[in-house]
Amino acid sequence: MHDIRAIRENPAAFDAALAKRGLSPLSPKILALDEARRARITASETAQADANAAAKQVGQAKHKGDLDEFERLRALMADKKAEIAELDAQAKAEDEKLRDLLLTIPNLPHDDVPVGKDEADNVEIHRHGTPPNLGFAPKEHFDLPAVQGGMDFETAAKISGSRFVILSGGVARIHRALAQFMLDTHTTENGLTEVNTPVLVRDEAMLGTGQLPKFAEDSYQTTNGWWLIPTSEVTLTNIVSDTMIDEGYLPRRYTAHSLCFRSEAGSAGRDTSGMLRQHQFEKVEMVSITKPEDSRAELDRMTKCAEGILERLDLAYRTMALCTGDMGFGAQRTHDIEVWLPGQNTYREISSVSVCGDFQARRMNARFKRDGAKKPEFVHTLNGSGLAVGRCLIAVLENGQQADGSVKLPSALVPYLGGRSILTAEGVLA
RNA sequence: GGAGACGUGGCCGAGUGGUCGAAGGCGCUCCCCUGCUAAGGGAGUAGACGACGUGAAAUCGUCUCGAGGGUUCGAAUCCCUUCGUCUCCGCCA
Repeated sequence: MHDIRAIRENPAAFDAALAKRGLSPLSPKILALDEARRARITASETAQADANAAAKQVGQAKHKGDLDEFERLRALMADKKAEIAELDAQAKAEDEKLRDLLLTIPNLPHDDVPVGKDEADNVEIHRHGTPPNLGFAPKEHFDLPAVQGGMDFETAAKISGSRFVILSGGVARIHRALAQFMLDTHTTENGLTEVNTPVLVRDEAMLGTGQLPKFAEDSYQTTNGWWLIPTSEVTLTNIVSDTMIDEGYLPRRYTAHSLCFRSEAGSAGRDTSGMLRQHQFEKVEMVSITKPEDSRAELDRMTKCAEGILERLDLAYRTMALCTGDMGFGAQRTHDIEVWLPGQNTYREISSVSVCGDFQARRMNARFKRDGAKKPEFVHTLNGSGLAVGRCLIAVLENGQQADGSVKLPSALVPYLGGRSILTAEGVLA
């Protein structure tokens, strides 16, 4: 949600920022609506002020017994009332029109975001590790002998349809261990607070973080109106919706392990094999609420938290600064972390970390007050995956594959696997 | 699912038709006293929007007592609808 005042003050800058995202200028339309709306408000308030003045006199007139004056004022008030009703109805309609428009406009990119059209223009800002030299032709995760029995797409399809999977045995255990490992790392070493949230939410929550109104088709909705969260960014960020936070309480840093649900509308035919792209998956999410001046540094901190997980798992990755054309709706700047997948012989996204500025805070009315200050300000919000558990499982399996069909597991995971460090070719932890 | 209660400013909490944007308390800000682990005294302290102005402010106006609608000259206060919260019973992981 954009600040109409900011647009009013500098429409050129607003349009220029939108242009970086490949959008045509919107300020003329916005300002026209805004002016119409304000003129209507002024007219309505003037009429209201007249009516209020009359209301004060009417009681006195009746008290004095001045019936002519009483009737004159009553008539005046009736006129004003009708006038106000009409003006208000128009103002309300114009206001909603403006709000609806503002709600569908994406966030403005930070100045330090590379300008570009699509994925090809993203800029690598960091790289860690080197793809393992396996000495044989690597397989994709779902073709690994060690995984065959533990990752069952056919049975899942029978029960639920495509883009679902059933994990079992050692594979299921590794998946669970990954989530535990991530949560423990974030809470004990990165200073995040563990949170467990609902996965069913109301419209307002989805509106607050920006999934609604524009991207309804990407999420699932229950028959009685709840939405299934596409990420716990929705619930974690909305913790501070409609609140006034004391300055000393910032920053707040949350992490949660949750199920995520995505319809993957529009991605038919993409990543159809394996568990890279599912309708239901698990993710450990990070969310930070900060003061405005701290949010940009927080983005780098959060990026490091996500990268740290991969480093401990001995996985090679690179970090990309998304270009203006590739960023998500609510982001001012986004870092995608891509992990090396030997089976695909490429880097694939495993985390996306974004700073949203006050974009979401405006939508959900999340504010804070500085010590001694009179006016509240909107907080800044950030979110990032830390990490996508299913994709991390893929990475661990593919990177650890060995010539004999077994998978060597990262040492950081061993304590979470009862001391076992190998998934044998038969799919057993050993 | 059945029965009932409640929804007020950053927080708690008064307030059942007008003089209430709203007592009191807490918290916070400033000042005084004291003097230094504490306490006492005084003053101030809601938000949104609009106008003016534009570095912030000040000023004026409108709206807001969960939301929407109604009654009334006039509503936080009465009526209706709706959303939310809580309690008890039932059911249940």
